[in-house]
Amino acid sequence: MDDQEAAQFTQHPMPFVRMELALLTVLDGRLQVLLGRRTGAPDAGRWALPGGVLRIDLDADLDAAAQRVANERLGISLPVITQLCAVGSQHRDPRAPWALSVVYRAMLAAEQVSASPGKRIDALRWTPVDEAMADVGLALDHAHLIQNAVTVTRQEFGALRFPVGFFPEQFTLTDLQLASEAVLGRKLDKSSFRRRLNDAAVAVEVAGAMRTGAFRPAQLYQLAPNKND
Amino acid sequence: MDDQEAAQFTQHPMPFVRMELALLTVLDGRLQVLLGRRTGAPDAGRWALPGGVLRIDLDADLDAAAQRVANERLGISLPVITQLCAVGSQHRDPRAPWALSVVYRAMLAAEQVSASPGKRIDALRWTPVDEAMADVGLALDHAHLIQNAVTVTRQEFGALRFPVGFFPEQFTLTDLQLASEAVLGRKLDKSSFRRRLNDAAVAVEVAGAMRTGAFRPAQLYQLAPNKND
DNA sequence: TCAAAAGTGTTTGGGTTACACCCATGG
DNA sequence: CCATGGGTGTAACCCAAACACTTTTGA
Repeated sequence: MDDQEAAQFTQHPMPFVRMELALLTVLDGRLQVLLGRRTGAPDAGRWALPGGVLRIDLDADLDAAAQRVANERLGISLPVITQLCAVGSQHRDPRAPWALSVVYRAMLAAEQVSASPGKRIDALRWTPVDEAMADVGLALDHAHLIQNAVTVTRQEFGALRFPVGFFPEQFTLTDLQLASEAVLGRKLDKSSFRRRLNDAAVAVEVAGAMRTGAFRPAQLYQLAPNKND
Repeated sequence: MDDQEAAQFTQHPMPFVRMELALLTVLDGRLQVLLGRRTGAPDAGRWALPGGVLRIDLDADLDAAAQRVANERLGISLPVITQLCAVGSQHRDPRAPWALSVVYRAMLAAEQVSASPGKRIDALRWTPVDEAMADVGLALDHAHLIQNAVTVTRQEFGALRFPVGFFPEQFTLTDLQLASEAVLGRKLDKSSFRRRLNDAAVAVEVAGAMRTGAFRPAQLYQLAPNKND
């Protein structure tokens, strides 16, 4: 083993490493982000993205760490997670001289988050992303992280790459369109939208499955597997 | 301060945090990546991306850490750096039970890297990216990281977002096109390429500055400032 | 006079938007 | 019957690719 690097590892302190979760959903026709109110320092009482400490004794890798944090804080497991970025600097977090956060994004149905908060969070709420990003009261640099998550998500929906796990097992094409409109923040043309869906083959219809309602029943679809780039 | 989190910070060990650099250039008409041969463990004698340990006593933030590593290892300062991702898991690096790497990409002119390697590297070489990505002998998961860097870089050049600092102060439009062709790996149509350049206003001509050569002199250009999205 | 540099022009096609329609269906 | 679901058709537009061509210029 390289003695000098080994020495560095043992001699030099490592940063305080945390995971932060930007969890998005569509609620009331708007793109919203999950915020929790912190009970402890730093920024006690302020709203922030849910997060937790990386535990090298518990987490096999970064993805697993994000999942564990979601479980401990919110009692849920996330369908598909996407790493957004890592941010780190000195004085970022008063708990440590140097703090590094790895930020993940996931989209999920609002119902999956129970109202009962977990450890170190006394309240949870969905907040429309435009309000959250304008909120100067957000802890740390979380407003920028939300901005990042929103941008990525808009690009995905715009390219018809829908995050698996956000939509229920079966859904109608109108569901897809309404969600896309909420995420993108603008109306879409039904005809064009469906043509694009068809060309990209993102959804396959479930034979015979219909959603009945007040009017004509709607064909149910599933997401086609792996339209990877 | 939150006692439980403070306890976690002091009680739980933190991962071994490193910075890795994916440095790209265009050489011999091909996109190439800088690899160094390791002198120490792990993977002594194998080629890998240059990197170094994050030093919380020296680095103000992640960007500064990447710059310091470039300076110590290669004796250069990088013009523009882009964070690609963070990777981390247990058993990733034999020097520590849990290793986390933050990966940065930069593009620079090949001449900026002197042949004389720095600490813990006994040789440096530019390697065409397609060969590097196919090389199973690369240390750790560096082949995947290179793949990631190449993808991002191709997208940038394809969208005419040229990394500042890669091109010299002044350049010709043919320079731009040749570099783009090398990065993208395919020929481009001069007429279309220049129309796009013009529409996007990415380059402004330097009045009166010409590159003289064997034939008709070529107009020199500079990158237009900040075509940010 | 040669060949690179620069510029002009047209055609073609893909992809998307916008808009106007059509029919089907269950309550 | 009516509002929703599902679909057709089409003109317009933007963007980029492809191709052909002319002019300029220094050695």
